[in-house]
Amino acid sequence: MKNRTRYAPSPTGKMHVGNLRTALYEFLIAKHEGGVFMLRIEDTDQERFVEGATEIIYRTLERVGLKHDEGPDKDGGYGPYVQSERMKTGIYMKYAKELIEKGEAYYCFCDKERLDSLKTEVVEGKEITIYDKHCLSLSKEEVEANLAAGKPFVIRQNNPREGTTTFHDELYGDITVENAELDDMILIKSDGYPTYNFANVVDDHTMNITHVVRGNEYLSSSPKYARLYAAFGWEPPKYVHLPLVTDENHKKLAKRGGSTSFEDLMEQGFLAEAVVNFIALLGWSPEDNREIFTLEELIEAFDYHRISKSPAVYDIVKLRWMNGEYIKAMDFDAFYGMAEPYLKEALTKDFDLRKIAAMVKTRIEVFPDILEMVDFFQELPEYDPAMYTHKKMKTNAQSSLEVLSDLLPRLEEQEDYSNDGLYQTLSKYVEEKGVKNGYVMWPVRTAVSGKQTTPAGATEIMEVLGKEESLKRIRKGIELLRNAAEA
RNA sequence: GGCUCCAUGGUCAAGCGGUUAAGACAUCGCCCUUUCACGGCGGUAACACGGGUUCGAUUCCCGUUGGAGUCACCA
Repeated sequence: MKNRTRYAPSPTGKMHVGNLRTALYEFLIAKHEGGVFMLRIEDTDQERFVEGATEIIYRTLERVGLKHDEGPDKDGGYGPYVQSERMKTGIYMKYAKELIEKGEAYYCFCDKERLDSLKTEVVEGKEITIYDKHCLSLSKEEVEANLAAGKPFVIRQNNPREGTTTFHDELYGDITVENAELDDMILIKSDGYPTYNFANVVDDHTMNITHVVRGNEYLSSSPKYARLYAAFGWEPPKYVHLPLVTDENHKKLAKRGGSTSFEDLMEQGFLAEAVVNFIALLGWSPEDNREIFTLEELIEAFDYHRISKSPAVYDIVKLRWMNGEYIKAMDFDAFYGMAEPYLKEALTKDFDLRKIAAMVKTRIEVFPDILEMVDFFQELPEYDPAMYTHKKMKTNAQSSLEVLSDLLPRLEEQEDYSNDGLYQTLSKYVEEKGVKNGYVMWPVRTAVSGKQTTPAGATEIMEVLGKEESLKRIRKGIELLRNAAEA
């Protein structure tokens, strides 16, 4: 059978890069073998459900191209499987009762008070509860009576107290735990909804899922899943537990966290393709040293056996670098389409925006970088005349004043304000003086930009600025330098 | 605290008994076409510790330490 995987998120908030990576790996494992990828919304927790969270999941998966190819018919395509919908068919209750009949599960009528009395504080206010199987000893008649009386109940898994349970993970190998560690977890909640743990197993089995891919945080509850499969007599799927994606403090990413949500990244000017590429490499590496991959190329190269076992810190600095690589590789028109809003925001005067866009394309990492990079075109910023002093260029206030003063009349006379024309004028002066380029270029660029770093050279900037504005800025520079000299 | 997992530079990572221990980001330095930047070149920087096994361990085993995850009518 071809691989069948599913991404099974619960709609409880934003989708962060760790969530997305799980979805991506599920998708890749299926597609690498030409298999089937599904989407299943696990919305069995009515309290934590967040309005709009399901839409975020759809939008995100669509945006990055993780298209599911099976599910209930919807608008001529496939909708996702939704557990709250599936529940209406009674499927989860049916299987729970099957387990009760087998003696692998039982009704529990314990109320909150009794459960609270079972709590033990272990450390620093941390409490744990281990259910004492109290209701397992209820006779059939007592159970019937409670049910008939409409007493609220849950259904619990009946785990053995002795022996051990072993399950196999594709990455971590065999993991064995003492059965005494296994709590009788709840399968059906008192509101009639199945718990995640139970619905997940029932669905994965009935949907013929071959690879269960999920975060490492489920590793410790996996033995309970193994018992469930054994109780049903079902063959368990292959488990692929993924190493955690963590923040810079090495802590698990949270859905509420700041800069890790996919949609936030989009707003910050990242490209979806770059984000996908980046997270693919968080916990997985190809056989060669390649780092830049399209989704198609990932499908081709992805071998899940090469997934790492140790957690990965999500480093936004490297993501920024990768995004910059994607921007550099973009077709100019496509780039311009995305850059234009930022250019227009920063520059309201009449500039040749396409020319400026070309300057900036190879130098930004995310689109909003444009704002600060081009703002000086709009208006000359206040700057410290100390900027004219540059050790390597061998320039200082005095030399800069001299250069600018010498150049001013020539630039006033000059009609040709093209980059080439201006460059000729400046190099001629450089030649006359017998100095290095930088000796002249540095003060000129400083005067026309007022900035330490710019997206272009002095004459390119002047070409964009035009004669009038360029001269104005050079005169301003001369004035600043004179004042500084007097002070 | 119990249980489970993990352990190569600041970060992502290759390595799967014998290597000068790759590569990328970041950082630092040098070079360069119109200087800063962009680009090119180069440098600094790692096998957590202690025992085994072995002719030989980063690699295999055990322990220690460290980190993380988990212990709900949440997923």
